[in-house]
Amino acid sequence: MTGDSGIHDAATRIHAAIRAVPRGQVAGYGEIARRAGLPGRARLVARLLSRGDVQGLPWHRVLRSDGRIAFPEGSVGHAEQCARLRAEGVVVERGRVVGMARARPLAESLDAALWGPPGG
DNA sequence: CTGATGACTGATA
DNA sequence: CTATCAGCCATCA
Repeated sequence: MTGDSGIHDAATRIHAAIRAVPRGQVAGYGEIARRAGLPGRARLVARLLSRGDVQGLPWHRVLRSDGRIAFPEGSVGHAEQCARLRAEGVVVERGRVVGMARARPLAESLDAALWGPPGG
């Protein structure tokens, strides 16, 4: 397939990944990028949303890795996303979405990794 | 090509 | 918890 790119454009995959998020559910930029098959392209996802190339996209379901809204508090986008999330039954506290789990950080010290968890 | 910017992420202090 | 630094990727001047 020469004319056809064989694989859809990254934007299309990201677009599908965002649309794949069910109502009342949220996902992170890295999560969307990963689902789209583009690990490490979290910034690309954010860039697409900022462009607004596509309509009907549940961009409000896309949050940062911390589960926080990408927009700064007090911004129009922040209020918009917060309102849309609450409209879907999502709980938002202090600009942060409740129910958003995050990966655990690595051992800050080698000793901690060697000694492992206490009591074990 | 170089430098700066951004709806990002993870680690460190 | 907040603040700061470094890394990575894509686009624009």
